[in-house]
Amino acid sequence: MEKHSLKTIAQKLGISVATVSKALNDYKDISAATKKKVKDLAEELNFVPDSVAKSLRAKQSRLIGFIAPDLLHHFFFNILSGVLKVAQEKDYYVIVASSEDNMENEIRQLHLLVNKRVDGILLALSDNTLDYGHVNNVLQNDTPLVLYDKVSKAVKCSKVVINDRKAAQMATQHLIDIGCHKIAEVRGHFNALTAIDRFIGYRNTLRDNGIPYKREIVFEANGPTINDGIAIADRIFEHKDNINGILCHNDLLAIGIIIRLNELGVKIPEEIAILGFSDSPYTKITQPSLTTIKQHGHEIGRKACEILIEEIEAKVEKRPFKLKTIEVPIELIKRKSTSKSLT
Amino acid sequence: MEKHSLKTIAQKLGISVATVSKALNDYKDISAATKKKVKDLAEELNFVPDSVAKSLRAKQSRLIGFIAPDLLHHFFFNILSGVLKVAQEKDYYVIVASSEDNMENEIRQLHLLVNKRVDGILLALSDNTLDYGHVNNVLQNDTPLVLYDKVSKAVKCSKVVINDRKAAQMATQHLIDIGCHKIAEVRGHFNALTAIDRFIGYRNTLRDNGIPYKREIVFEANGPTINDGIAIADRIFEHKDNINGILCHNDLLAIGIIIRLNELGVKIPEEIAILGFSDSPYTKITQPSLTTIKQHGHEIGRKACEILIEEIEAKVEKRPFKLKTIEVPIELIKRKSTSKSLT
DNA sequence: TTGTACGCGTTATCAT
DNA sequence: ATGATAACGCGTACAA
Repeated sequence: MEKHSLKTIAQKLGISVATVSKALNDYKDISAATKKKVKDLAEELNFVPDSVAKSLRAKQSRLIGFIAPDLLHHFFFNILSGVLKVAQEKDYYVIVASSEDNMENEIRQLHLLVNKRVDGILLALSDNTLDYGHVNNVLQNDTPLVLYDKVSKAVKCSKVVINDRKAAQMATQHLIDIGCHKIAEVRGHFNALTAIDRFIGYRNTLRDNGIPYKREIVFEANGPTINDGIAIADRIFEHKDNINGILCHNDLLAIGIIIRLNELGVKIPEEIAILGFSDSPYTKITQPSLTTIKQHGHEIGRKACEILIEEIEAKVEKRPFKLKTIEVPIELIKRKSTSKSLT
Repeated sequence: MEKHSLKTIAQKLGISVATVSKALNDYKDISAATKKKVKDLAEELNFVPDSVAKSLRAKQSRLIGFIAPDLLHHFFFNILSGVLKVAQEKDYYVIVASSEDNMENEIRQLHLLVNKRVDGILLALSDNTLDYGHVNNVLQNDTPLVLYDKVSKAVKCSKVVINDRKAAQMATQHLIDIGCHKIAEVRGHFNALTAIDRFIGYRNTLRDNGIPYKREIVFEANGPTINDGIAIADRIFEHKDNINGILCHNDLLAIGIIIRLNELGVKIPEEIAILGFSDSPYTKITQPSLTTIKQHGHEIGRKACEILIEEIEAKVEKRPFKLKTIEVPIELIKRKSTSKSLT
């Protein structure tokens, strides 16, 4: 089965390439008879137009670049699946790349995608990205770009986010409602806006409930893994008397903490209640199961991709497009790790 | 920042397009002086050659299509990360698509990728793929394709697999070695070669150890989820007296079984030992932690991508290429769910 | 109703 | 050392 082009069809039929092209695209000025002739032969030869040539002419690649900070967290898979869903519906292809949570790599991937002439880019900023020149370059280069999850105010583009402040507020309030008044926070470093917003939500909620904020029970993890959680748990254990609830920025950290506290004989949730972020599948398996803030990754992916495609198509049709920031709702999923009902 | 082409550079410099192209590509027959002139201006204008036009001429898109049966299993993420790694090194882009474990979708995705003129395709067959015409079409279409993980003998192409028979043999032998002689098997349906091979490994190992095979303790799960495992556990419980070890084809199923058996008060591993496949991150979290066969997804991805690119480049240089089948080693990871030492 | 001619941006070949 | 030309495959304004 060799590859055929308009030319081969034209030759076999003894007509011009232009006619073949028009026939296949149902131009009105082609007779029904030739249309049929052409289409039949195309069918028979299994002809498909060369999308590269098409892209060259149309100045559209139908390619979308998707950059994730890592491919380890379940969360980004959920997002990717949402992206693929929408892209497929709208007839776009998705190129996947990982920045490995590293700014240089982020820059490199962005360059590669722009050079590949993708029609648009979906990006979650790496936690180590502190300067946004490379992202703004892409925008100035007139390539539509949508930030998702990890965003920055220093970039003027559409964004899809979760309201981290509100999420942390819901989480903290939940802990307070079940009777915790000594609530520790476990988070990553402050580069990411996400971490800052959650911290603010946490702190404000304490304030609104008349609970003093105590710096000594806020812990900063080295990384987002189970082992980092285990390490933190030992430090929490030292402050055991000052803590009866933990707001943890990340499910994996929370799981590590649960594992270690179990080993140390601390009763969860009776002595210390704990709550995570992400609703990763792990949360159902831990002992006890983990209360968590669900972030609806699939939905984030869908929305981000939808907006991006809208923007791409607006650009093609030279319509103006106004930037949007969409907030995807979060959800508190209550499980056993916060199931005590103290008074 | 507008987009520039060779033409704009040529005009600004008052020289021909051909010269500009040659200068940028370091042709020997261009004077050092003009080379410098051209390169400086290109730099200044932030010129990047249009990869679409390049592809059109070179008949190479530098695009690789990656089709996974689903994007839920951690395993495929590992594979994807291996693929991305190699692709990046060799300067290829990866388009990701999911067949959703559904043959029609697999066909559709394959078509789309071929139409997009990808240079090659990485495919894991869906469990519901029973006929391979569509895959063979791709090969006849002269698009290099490598099957990974889920493969079929009915397709003549390079393959990257794990030796499922051997894996099941290792697993079964391990159960026997720790003293289990009543070993149940839990698997999915038999469409997938994988399931068949594991079954053969299981059965042969029983035979080699003089243990009779009993059909009534082989269970077929409806799907690969935790809930399916929970359902199976109830059936296992009915046969409790005839089972003291479980070979489970899938970590999620195993986790479901553990959860339910815990609830039913069955002691693991003392009364029943259990073992899974995949080394998903969950395995460290269950109570007890789960012994498993690690499949090195990252390595599968790397190898598959390497072979594919070799084949692509052989094709470009019109060298012959001989198909390979690579076996990625598996590993038995011992954890607490099989830690008894009976005699 | 059909065909001619050109352009998209690049590179290879052949003249100059 | 440089440039004119053609070609990759497609779509379209314009001419016939």
